[in-house]
Amino acid sequence: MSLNHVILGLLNQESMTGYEIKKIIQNTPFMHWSGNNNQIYKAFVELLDKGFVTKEVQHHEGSPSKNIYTITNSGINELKDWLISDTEEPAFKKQILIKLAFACQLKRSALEKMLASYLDTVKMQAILAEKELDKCYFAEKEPSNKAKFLSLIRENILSFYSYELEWIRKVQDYISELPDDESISTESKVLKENNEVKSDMNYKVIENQGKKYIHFTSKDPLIQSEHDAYNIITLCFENDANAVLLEGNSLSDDFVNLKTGIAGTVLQKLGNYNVKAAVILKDNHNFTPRFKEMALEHSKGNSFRVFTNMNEAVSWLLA
Amino acid sequence: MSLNHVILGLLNQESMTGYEIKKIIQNTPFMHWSGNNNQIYKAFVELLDKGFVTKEVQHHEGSPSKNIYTITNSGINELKDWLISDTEEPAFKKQILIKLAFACQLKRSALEKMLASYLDTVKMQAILAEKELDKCYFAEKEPSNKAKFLSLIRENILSFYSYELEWIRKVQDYISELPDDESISTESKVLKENNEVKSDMNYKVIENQGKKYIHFTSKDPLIQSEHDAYNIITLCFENDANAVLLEGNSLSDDFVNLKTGIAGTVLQKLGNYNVKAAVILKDNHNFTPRFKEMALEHSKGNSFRVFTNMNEAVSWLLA
DNA sequence: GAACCCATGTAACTAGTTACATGATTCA
DNA sequence: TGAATCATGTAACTAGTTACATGGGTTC
Repeated sequence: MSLNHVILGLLNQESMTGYEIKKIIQNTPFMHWSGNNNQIYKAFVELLDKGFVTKEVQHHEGSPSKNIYTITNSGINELKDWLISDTEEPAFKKQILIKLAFACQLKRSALEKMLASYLDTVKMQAILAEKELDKCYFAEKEPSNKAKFLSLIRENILSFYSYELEWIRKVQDYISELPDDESISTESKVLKENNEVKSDMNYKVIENQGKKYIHFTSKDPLIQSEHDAYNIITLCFENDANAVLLEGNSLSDDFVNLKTGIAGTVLQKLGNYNVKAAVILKDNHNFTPRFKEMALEHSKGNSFRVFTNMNEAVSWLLA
Repeated sequence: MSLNHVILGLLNQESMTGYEIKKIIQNTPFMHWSGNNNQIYKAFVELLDKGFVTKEVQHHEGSPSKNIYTITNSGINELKDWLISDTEEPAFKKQILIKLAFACQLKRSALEKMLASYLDTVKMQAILAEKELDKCYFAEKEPSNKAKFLSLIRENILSFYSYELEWIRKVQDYISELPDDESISTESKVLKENNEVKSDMNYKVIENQGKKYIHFTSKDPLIQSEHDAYNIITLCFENDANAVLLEGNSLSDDFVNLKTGIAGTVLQKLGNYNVKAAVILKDNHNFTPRFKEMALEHSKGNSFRVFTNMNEAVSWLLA
């Protein structure tokens, strides 16, 4: 487990608390640990035990005393030994490849759905990774050796995703040439259209009190499928916003109809990516009681809420 | 954990024993499990419990009764549900990126060594993956949908490695332009030369009784560094051989001198990649007693042995 | 007062690995 | 005789995750 050495590497740059280390690991996309407490605090026990770090307890008048860890000379040696030791082989985990190996079982339409949704996920992952890299601990403003190394790392990671995207499109091309299965052939065409970035998504990016939100003004039904959730999230990421304002009539009938399950999935996706959504309901709108129930249910959380008043909605979004 | 679903996927193609499943998982490079018994036999307990598979015990007169597992209808449904469910995001683990982030700590020569050895490892991994893909369970001879899917999978995997190799060379180029550190500047030049494929490695591929071995005939000292081990292993892979015959004078002084540690590392590398090595010692050769001791030590294993007689060496290699 | 960040820590769990035990068969 | 492959299984372990507990400070 190289986590211990990563901690030494970070401490070698400056002394830190466990919490800071944890945050760095969580926000660095090439460190493949979740950065959970258990592992990190356990690691410190071991590092102290072996004499690679020392701990200085800083009591504050309040009370949550900080433990500031500092690397020792023997820790620095250990770090250097690790750095020059054999490097682990690169490895990947791609469930999609396993699924594809079994994919002859599936109908063409199912395959198309699978690929389309995978494409969405990877796109978003790529955007997220890029953002994280830009603001991660190792990012440097001024050009230097360190900055150059980070840019090499960045190139490696972004290529991983961009190759995956390219490959997905290749697979999609192949699948689209397969003979139709028994399902209605138009279904797949709809999917293909959906797959293109919606150019008719009317929206405005609004900045208010230093915070941004995206106001969707389209008169056409906006959220028709899971894919639209990805479109919205991607737009948010691209515009550095994490909140959206939807008008009641933007929601498609399928969305409002709970049986399709779209509402649930979409709200979950938005929540996953930490995007707040406010819906403005004009009084004349009458949704089904079950939808209203669900809206109320979600209102308990902090990521989706229904409003009748625009100002309320905006101030909640910016909160 | 999708291992259970992978097992269902395999059983959906044909009924099998646990051992067969295990072998398939171990030999399929895009299945990222080690394929250890514990996990697989535990998985069957769960699959039986949930009614996704049935077990037929085949008693043989001898005794090691086989358990042949067959997928049930409910298992097929479970498999299909999994196939159309959201696909996990692709993920990678690259220790090299973490090390590089801390790399400003290192001297240029150390960085060069690190990259050169990583390049070797990845090269070999790529060759191995390609071989495994060719002979894996999913490989089909005749063109078909299944074959096309496998070729898409293959493309994805091989690109992963070939991009990594390309990237390593880019990093090496950058590092080579860094100012020299205090270490002797010629050292790095030696490394660069080593890095090129040795064109003066004289060898013959000899096939005997359907088995192949590679006979190194070079009069120049052959094994000077760890890197040469990789060269030898790569040659073996490329020629589908897993045994090499070395002449005593092929071994460099550094190799024979145990203090450098090269002999140990090289023999370990050869063993790791399952390459048998026989050394022919002419009587007039006098190695240090310590080398002879180590040779004897290794002779207990089945991957390295010293001979004085050519015929003995060859018959051991082919055994 | 609710929710969220800082900061430390633990308990319980899942996933995955190595190594061992057994026994028969086959091949040199 | 010894080693390799087939075949099943278990024990002990490492790595890593989620979820919880505590408690202060800040912000709406």
